Amino acid sequence: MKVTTVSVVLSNTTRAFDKKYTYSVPEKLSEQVFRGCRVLVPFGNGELIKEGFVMETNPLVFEEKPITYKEIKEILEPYPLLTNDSIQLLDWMKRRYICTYFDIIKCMLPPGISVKTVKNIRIDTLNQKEFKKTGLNKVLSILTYCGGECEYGELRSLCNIKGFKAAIDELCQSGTVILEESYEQKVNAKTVKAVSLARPASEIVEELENNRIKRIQHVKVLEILLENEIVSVSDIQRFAGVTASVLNTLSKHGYISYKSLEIKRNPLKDKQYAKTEPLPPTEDQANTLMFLKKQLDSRTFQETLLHGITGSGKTEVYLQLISHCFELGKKAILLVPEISLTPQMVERFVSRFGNRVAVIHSKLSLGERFDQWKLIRDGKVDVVVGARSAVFAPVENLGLIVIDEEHESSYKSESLPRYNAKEVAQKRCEINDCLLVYGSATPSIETYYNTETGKIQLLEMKNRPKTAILPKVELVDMRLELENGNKTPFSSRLVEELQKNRENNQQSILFLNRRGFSTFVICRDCGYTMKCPDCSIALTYHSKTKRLICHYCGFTVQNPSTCPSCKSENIRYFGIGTQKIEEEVSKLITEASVIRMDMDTVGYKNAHEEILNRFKNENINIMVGTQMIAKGHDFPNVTLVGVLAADGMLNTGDYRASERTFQLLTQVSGRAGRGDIGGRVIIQTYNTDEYSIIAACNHDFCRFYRQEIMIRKRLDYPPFTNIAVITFTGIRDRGVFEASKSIKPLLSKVCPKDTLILGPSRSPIPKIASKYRWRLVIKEKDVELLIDRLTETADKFWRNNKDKDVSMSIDINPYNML
DNA sequence: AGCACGCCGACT
DNA sequence: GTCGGCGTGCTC
Repeated sequence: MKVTTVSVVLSNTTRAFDKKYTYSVPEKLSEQVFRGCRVLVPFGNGELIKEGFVMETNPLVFEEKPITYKEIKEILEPYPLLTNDSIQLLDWMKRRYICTYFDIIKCMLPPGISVKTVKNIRIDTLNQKEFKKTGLNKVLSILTYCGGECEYGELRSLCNIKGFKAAIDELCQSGTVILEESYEQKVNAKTVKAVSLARPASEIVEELENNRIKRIQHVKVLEILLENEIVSVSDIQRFAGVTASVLNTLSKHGYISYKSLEIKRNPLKDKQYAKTEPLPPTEDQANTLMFLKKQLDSRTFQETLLHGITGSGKTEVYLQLISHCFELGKKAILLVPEISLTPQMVERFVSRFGNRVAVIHSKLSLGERFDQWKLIRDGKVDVVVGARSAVFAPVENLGLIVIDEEHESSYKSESLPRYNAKEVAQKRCEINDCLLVYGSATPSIETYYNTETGKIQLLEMKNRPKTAILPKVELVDMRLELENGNKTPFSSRLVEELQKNRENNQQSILFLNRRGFSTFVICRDCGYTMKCPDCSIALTYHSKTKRLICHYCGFTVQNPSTCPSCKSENIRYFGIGTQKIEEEVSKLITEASVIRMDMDTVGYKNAHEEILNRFKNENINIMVGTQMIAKGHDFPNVTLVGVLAADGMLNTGDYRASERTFQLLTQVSGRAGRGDIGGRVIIQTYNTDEYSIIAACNHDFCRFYRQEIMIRKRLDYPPFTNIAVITFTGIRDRGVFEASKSIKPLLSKVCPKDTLILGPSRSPIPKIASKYRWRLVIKEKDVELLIDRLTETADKFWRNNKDKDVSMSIDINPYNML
């Protein structure tokens, strides 16, 4: 017997039934079905209609004994949504990130296109019969009561009878009722939900003027709508900094109404950028380019790290390399951290490549995202620029992926699927025989280590253009300041320089790392910080329980009243906020204008840009901020950068703490003296011996790397091992704990003896959104083994877990241990 | 997950 | 006898 079959994976599955299912293709559809097509298929006993994706097509299958498969119902698009290499990535990713096929497919498709299937049962009035069975009559009478038509599941619960399906089948057979199936797509990509004023503008103005509108969110929304007739819901949320519920309230009170808005097709179309030509490369750039072009020409899978100091012109190298890629008839993807997707950056690409570039970023509306996706899918663009998820761009004929600022943590997804875009890019390049280029001024330890093992090629760009000189860095010992009676967070040197800058009308940046929820404990006399005896990691002070806790193994002690090292009573819980700094500094430096940028002041998305622009354009004297000021952005008039507590980050309880400190200090320092005037950097610390701080002062990456890699080796941390975190969450603390405890023996049983399994312990943040969190931390050298054992254990847990309240997630090599 | 089936106790 | 609770197992 001759049948055309396809294997299909389904949407919205759990891991328990996330498999490839075989379906047969009806004759009339056999010409239209391709790998990657989205289809509708019947599934399960209830013949539920589900969305699925074709993984393979087997044009002709001869079966001795014909197995009858169910048939595909419909093919949703005339073209495959998934590309060939996406499909190849799927199997690898499902295994590596222990998730379902659909978790990954969701990343590969534009949002809002999934279909909802509806099954309706309708009485056929022309075909009424009498039935003996009470069940059938009950169904019919209830259906009549419902007006002759009802949704399948709803009718089942209304009837509440045994053998409901059999009854419906029989009624269908006899022609008394008709079963209808319909499918609807949530978003029509061309329109978007929008709001406009529901009352005359004059009335609104009057209400505003008479202070009748009491909430600032409402005022903001109405003011925007007074100036713009109709605004999309996502835009108004962004600009007014409000949530959807504020809009609902306003709509309920009759101020605004919902409409649907036709979206414009190309977000870049309105802007005209002058086309730029490639800049003549410097000698460094030319050498680098020559090497990279040769690699590209070979059309084989290769990885190269471009280690170029800040200002060495990496972006120009990318641009010209991508041009070369076009010449070979291939396409390219450039990944950047979300935060660097600034208008300036986008402009640079658009002005060089015109409409050959597609840009994907978080500010695009649903419709715009769909359009960008479709342009790429249709092969209308040759290069895609975007953040993490752009690694899945449906580019065919790929020749090159560039990952800029490869050390950035934003390449690791912290939500399901917990993928690392660097690993995915690697796999994708391997599949397509592509070149993969990592770029950074401060490479991650793992990547640099791989250049030593020979897995990754190393290219260095050591020279800055003549105009830019490295800033002078000065280290200030805050312990000495304290000895001299200075208890403020500002050293006398810093105050001096701030004052000088104020007088010369030059700008300064103060950087403070106030991370997270807790502070660490430090002895003000000897600089000793409390460490975990098992993990060599700083203990973190938790104010609620007044205890010190290790974020790795859960080790905990009461916080000491004297320093365990020098017995001094002068121990402090370190941690001071940016807000406090802002206040103090405006008192300290008379007549200085101060602006603050941190999580609290960038409430809505554009505020980020706005604060930076204000700082630049209004020539505000001092900007105080957290890490978000460290990234990108040139401020030509900034000549002084002050780092208030360089060791603040060292004590977050993460093995990457030193690495992060080095990267951050290097980046922050880079903010000083980007213009023609030389810059100064003042780094304050309680810990003047810390190698990461010293190396950052000397702009010496290699020295930092040498020391860090030694420590990683000695303490057995990545890249010498792999760390997995299994997190359990749920409303009931006890149940969550029990679940986490129950999995440990399961895991120990299948893991080799030397696999380290720590915990269960409370997560460093023990409760998020009223859900308790417990976790296990696992260290194992062999990743493949680790993946297999974790998968085995996790699937066992997911299959057998009775407590519906508890859920479990796994992250292998997470970026953030918190 | 969603659904149906199957096996038991308690009700007109 | 049968209605309805929940435990079990399957989904191409």
